[in-house]
Amino acid sequence: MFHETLSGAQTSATPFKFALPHVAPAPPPATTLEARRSLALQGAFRAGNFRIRQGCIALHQSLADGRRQILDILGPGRLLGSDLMNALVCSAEPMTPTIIETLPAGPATDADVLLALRLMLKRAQAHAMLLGRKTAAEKVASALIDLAAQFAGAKRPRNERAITFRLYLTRADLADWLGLTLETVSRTLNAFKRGQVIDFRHADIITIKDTAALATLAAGELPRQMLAQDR
Amino acid sequence: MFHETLSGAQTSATPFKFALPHVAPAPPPATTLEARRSLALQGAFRAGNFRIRQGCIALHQSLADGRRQILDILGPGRLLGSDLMNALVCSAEPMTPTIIETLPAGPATDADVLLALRLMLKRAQAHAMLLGRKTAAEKVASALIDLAAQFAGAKRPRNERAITFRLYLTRADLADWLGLTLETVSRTLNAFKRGQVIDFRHADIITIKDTAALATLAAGELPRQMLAQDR
DNA sequence: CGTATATTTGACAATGGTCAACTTCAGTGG
DNA sequence: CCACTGAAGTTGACCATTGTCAAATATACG
Repeated sequence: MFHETLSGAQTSATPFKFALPHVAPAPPPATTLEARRSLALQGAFRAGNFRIRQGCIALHQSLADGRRQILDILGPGRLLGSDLMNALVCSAEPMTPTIIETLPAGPATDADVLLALRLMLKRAQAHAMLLGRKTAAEKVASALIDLAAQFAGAKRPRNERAITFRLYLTRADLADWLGLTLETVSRTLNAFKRGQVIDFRHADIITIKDTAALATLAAGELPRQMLAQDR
Repeated sequence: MFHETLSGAQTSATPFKFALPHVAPAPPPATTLEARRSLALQGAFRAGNFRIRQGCIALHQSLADGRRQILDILGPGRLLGSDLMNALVCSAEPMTPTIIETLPAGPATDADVLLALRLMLKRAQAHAMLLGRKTAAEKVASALIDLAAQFAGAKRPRNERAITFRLYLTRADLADWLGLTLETVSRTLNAFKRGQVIDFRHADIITIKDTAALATLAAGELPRQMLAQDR
């Protein structure tokens, strides 16, 4: 999940690099999505493909009795849209006001969509590993690392060891992502805080004070045999 | 475009030939994979795309300490190969001698691969729901339904209510797929047996006696709200 | 047969869930 | 400026589902 969250081609820093269409690029129309208004993917995103410019979107599924599972958390640079989601049975919910830009139809976008699809699958598989085989502490540590990679962005000062990021998810959201209860998430977060691994004054501004310790907690990294390559 | 197969990544007895047909596609050559010999996906399947004709393949990942998670179980008709797995960090293991056929390069295969990619993602998301939010009994019931759909095939007599299929997975494999222990899987399976929902005389030949009851146990199906909707 | 592996079953423990009370904080209106 | 309200978060006590450990039994294979 946390190994290269944004694979090569798409980083939030360079969102426009690949738009070299044959015609003059119209300025990509940006839309702001309202926070916490869930969008059924079959509907809203039928219309095309989009890239998140700013904000945070959760993909989730629910069972008939209300149990909910968040499938992925998407930050700046990630794609969503019809070509990506057509087959899926889930909803997308912006966790904060979120700006998305429409991608033009064309081969460049098709290639990006294919990459995004592969990234989704790779993350889904890391998520399965997390859900099926990690302990609560490992889950929370893994989640923090993933979120830091997606949301700390360029704000990270070069000389600082600590990484701070805005946590767009509530404790309940984290629980639904990690297959836990919100109480367990809260307890684990506060245990990390007491252990000086992270810090937070407000519930939604998280500082990772000890990256190495957090990585150790996330533990159970894949054996090096597998880490060698990508692509 | 294709990267060279990394030497060492695969074991010696891999029965693949890597010759790419530049011209007329020969009739799809079929290969039989040896059971229980795990294939690193970075190696063996870099060479092309394949369709499972007969047998069963598990995709799995392992953590450094040995904890294992099976990500998907692939039966006849499912695809695997370079275009599908390139980005993934996992291994493929035939659970039984498995026959795969090579797919010719071309637009038809590209389309099939895209479909297969979407199917993988859809299944990964259903799997996340299962791992994160279902109980042991629900997990096992869901697994049996999935396996019956993939492996009971045409063998199901039209007039029979019961569905019988070969279970290529051991109890430990099921546990690694469902995020449980083998003991819990065994207990749950035997509870279903005592409850007349399933039956088995040999551990690997499963008969579903009461499909409706099993579906109820798998429970927590997606709410109909999601099954048909727009806008 | 005899050995190795898979499966079943039991007793017990622990991780994480449930229930409940309390705190904090942001927003609202007197 | 300050109660009042509701939502989110924290924390404790208790408990259940599932995991752990161990032993017995079944099954497959030379």
